[in-house]
Parts: sequence; structure tokens; C-alpha cells
Amino acid sequence: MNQTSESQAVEALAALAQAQRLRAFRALVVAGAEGLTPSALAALLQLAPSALSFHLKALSHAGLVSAQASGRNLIYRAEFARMNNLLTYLTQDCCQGQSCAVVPEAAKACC
Amino acid sequence: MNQTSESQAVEALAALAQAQRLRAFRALVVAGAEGLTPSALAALLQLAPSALSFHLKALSHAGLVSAQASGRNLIYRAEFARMNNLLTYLTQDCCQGQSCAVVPEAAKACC
DNA sequence: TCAATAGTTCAAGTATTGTTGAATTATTAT
DNA sequence: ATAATAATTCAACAATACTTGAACTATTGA
Repeated sequence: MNQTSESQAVEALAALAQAQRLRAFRALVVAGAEGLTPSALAALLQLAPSALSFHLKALSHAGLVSAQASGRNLIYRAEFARMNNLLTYLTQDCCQGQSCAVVPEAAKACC
Repeated sequence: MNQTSESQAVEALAALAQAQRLRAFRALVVAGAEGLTPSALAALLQLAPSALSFHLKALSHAGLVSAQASGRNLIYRAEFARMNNLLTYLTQDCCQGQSCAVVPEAAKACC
């Protein structure tokens, strides 16, 4: 699951193209390796549990987050590798391979 | 129009979250400064003109592409700055600001 | 064991999105 | 002027996505 195919990219973008999912994903990005439980996310985002579950499923199916069981809790985490593959895909082969003036700010974004 | 707000990010992601728009955008990314006309894009993507127009409007409204008139043609170009703002937004404040193991591949993507 | 908690799934309704073809505007060439 | 080309807009239909509330499964604690 290294490179991102078009359909994977569309799925991931669609997963992020919704305010509450984007908030959930960004909260998980901020949380990092610790991750967050659905109830923590529901409290944070003020979301009905069933709606959150629906949204987490979309993110999860897109490979952007993963879930790990821990007692009666789940811990969701952002999948940074998938995210980075997506970012790469979006700007691949830019400017016909010629050098161009664009400096990818994303380089500074993480870590 | 420097930083990306949540609603701008959602709009941009939604604009990219569709196979034909994603193809159109990527074709414009590859084309770089030269850009492409709608008819060139329609030929490339095998798309009905009205459908393409609909999709270009979405990309354009999201700020991901711009159009310039040239005789009876339009020239569409990718807006790399907006794209990079979006990429940045997605991974901002990652891992609670701690250093983490993720290397953003997007850094290598463009230029 | 029984009740409470954590989370998911399902069905129903509403809203949004994508496609098609016809009509419209603007520009160029004969 | 007229016809052809480039592109857009619009209306109608089909398909998808989001929200809500109720029902369900699994785990923990009294």
C-alpha cells in the first residue's frame, strides 16, 4: 500500500472533504501517536455518536486513520504515511518536470 | 488569501474529491505555467464540454485553478500557492508539536 | 448477574452532487 | 454578414451522502 492510485486519492480526498471529518482527522493529526477515542472526539467535535462513527468509518476505509481496540474503548490514530502519499500524489510531475517557482510549504508542516 | 480556513479547505478537498476533477487538476499541475484550454482538457479526459465546464467551475471556485481569456480560448492553470496552503493545512500542528517519525514525502513532490 | 458504558449498525428522510442535452454568448474566419 | 468554433449556463433526472434516532454487541464494575 505504498503509492496512491487515483481511486485511493479520490476516496481519501472525499473522506476529508467534509467539515466534521476534516476536524476529526485534524484532531487525530494533532493527537499524534496517542490517538483519541470516539468519545473523546465526540466531545471535542460535539457530534452524535452515530454520526461520528459514520465519519470515522469513511476516514478508516480511506486508510487515513486506523483503530485499535483497548478494553471497551477504541483508539483512533491518523495514518501519516497515507496522508503523505496523498500529498505527494496531488503535486506529482508538476510543471512538466521543469523546475518551477513553487516551494511546497507542506515541507514545513510536519515534524 | 494566504492561510487556508476550514471552509476553504473543505471546498478545495471537495473539488478534488472526484475522479474527473482530480484528473483535470493533475493535468493542469503537469502543464504548469503553460496551462490548458477547456477543449484540450476535454480531449484529454474524454469529457462532455458541459461536464468539464461544471468541474472547472468547482475547481475555480475553490481557488485551485484560475482562468485567463485569450481570444476565444480560455487558459486554465493550477494555482500552486493555494494547493500548497491546503497541503500545509492538512498536517498542521501534527503530533502535538512534538517531533515525530513522519517524513513528509510531499517535500519532494514539486520542483 | 445486572446495569452502565463504549461503540457500532441500520433504516428513513432530506439534501447535495454529477450527467446529459439544448440553448446562449462571444470570438474568429470566410 | 454568416457560419463555425470555444466555452458556458440551465433544467431535469439519477445517484450519493449526511443526519437522526432506535436497536444491537461487547466490555467493565457493582
